[in-house]
Amino acid sequence: MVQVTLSTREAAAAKRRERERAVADGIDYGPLAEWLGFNLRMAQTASFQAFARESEDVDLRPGRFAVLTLIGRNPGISQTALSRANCRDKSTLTPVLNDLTRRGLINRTRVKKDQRSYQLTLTPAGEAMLRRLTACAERHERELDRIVGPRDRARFLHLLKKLRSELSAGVAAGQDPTG
Amino acid sequence: MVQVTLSTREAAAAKRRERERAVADGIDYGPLAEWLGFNLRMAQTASFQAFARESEDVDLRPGRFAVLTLIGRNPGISQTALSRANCRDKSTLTPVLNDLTRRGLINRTRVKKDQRSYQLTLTPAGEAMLRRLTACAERHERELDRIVGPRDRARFLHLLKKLRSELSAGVAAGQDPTG
DNA sequence: GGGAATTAGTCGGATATAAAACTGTTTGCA
DNA sequence: TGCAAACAGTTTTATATCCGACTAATTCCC
Repeated sequence: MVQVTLSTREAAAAKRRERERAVADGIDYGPLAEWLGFNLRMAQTASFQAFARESEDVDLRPGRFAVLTLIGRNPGISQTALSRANCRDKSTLTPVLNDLTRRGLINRTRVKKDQRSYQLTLTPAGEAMLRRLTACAERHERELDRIVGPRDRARFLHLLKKLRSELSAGVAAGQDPTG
Repeated sequence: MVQVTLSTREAAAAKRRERERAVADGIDYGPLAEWLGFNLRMAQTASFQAFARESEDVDLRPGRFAVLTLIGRNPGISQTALSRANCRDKSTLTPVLNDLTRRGLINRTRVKKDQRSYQLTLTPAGEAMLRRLTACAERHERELDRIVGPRDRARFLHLLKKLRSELSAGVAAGQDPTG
């Protein structure tokens, strides 16, 4: 009952034990087991966590990675265009870009022609950070490729893209309440 | 500049217009375009949003759906087992179950043998809610099936499950920082 | 039998996200 | 040309989520 705070290592070990039994327990998933939507969520969660582990010693949250890549590939992009490309609400981007600016990874410059919008570019430090994260992502992708296998990869990727494009087609599309 | 609050309808229309241009804009996705992890995230986001639209007139957030299904299929399940089955941290479940209890959709009964844990079951109202949400999910799944196509469905589902199981295999697995 | 370790659930602090409302700028059209 | 509509970005408010720490109950083992 007394429970002095566990050391970080002990706590991590306890958490690991708890989670290793995860899929065990003989749970009946019912229709969820055969539904694409549920399994898509599970796969995505697992993939994101694996990437987080892959990049845990880089000093930037993995969620920032797509943002940096998109800015790097599209220098001068506006915040709104970036939010659309990344499928996140533009209001979500404000604190993210504030943080990246504060860390000196990106520049936000006002556009002469249109004083409403910013042009986003990477700083040299941002480029360096992007290279480090890209290396992590490549390791992660090799792992995903290994699991999916070369024979099915192209088809699998095609179906993921098709889901994205056909599901958003012409519909309002509120953003992900993360469930 | 004056900008009196827009009507809900006008605001929704503006948001729709903004998002319909989403994938347009000629964005260069660079390596993201070919990476499974990024496309998995995009597809999952799109699927979740489509389900949210499908169930928008049901008075329950779509994220609650898996929880209800798992309780319905596994009456007497504990919170911890439920959190593992749903791939969410157990602390995430506390407010969710408080809410479901308050709405009279589930029962939490203390276990005689182990006074630490609860047994979760659906109430009749919970069963009814689950049936309504299941109907939405079935419509959503038919849409996903249409996009994926009958020829590839089994393979696609298999790969999603394989990703989940092999990525979590034996690893600590922190939960989704939602990025 | 009793203390140490483990487990079930909750709580507090932090981050990610979305929607709606807002400010300031630009555009379209009458 | 001038005003209404549209647009870019920010702020506010709310929810979902994780992690680490916590309380209380149980189990392990000497």
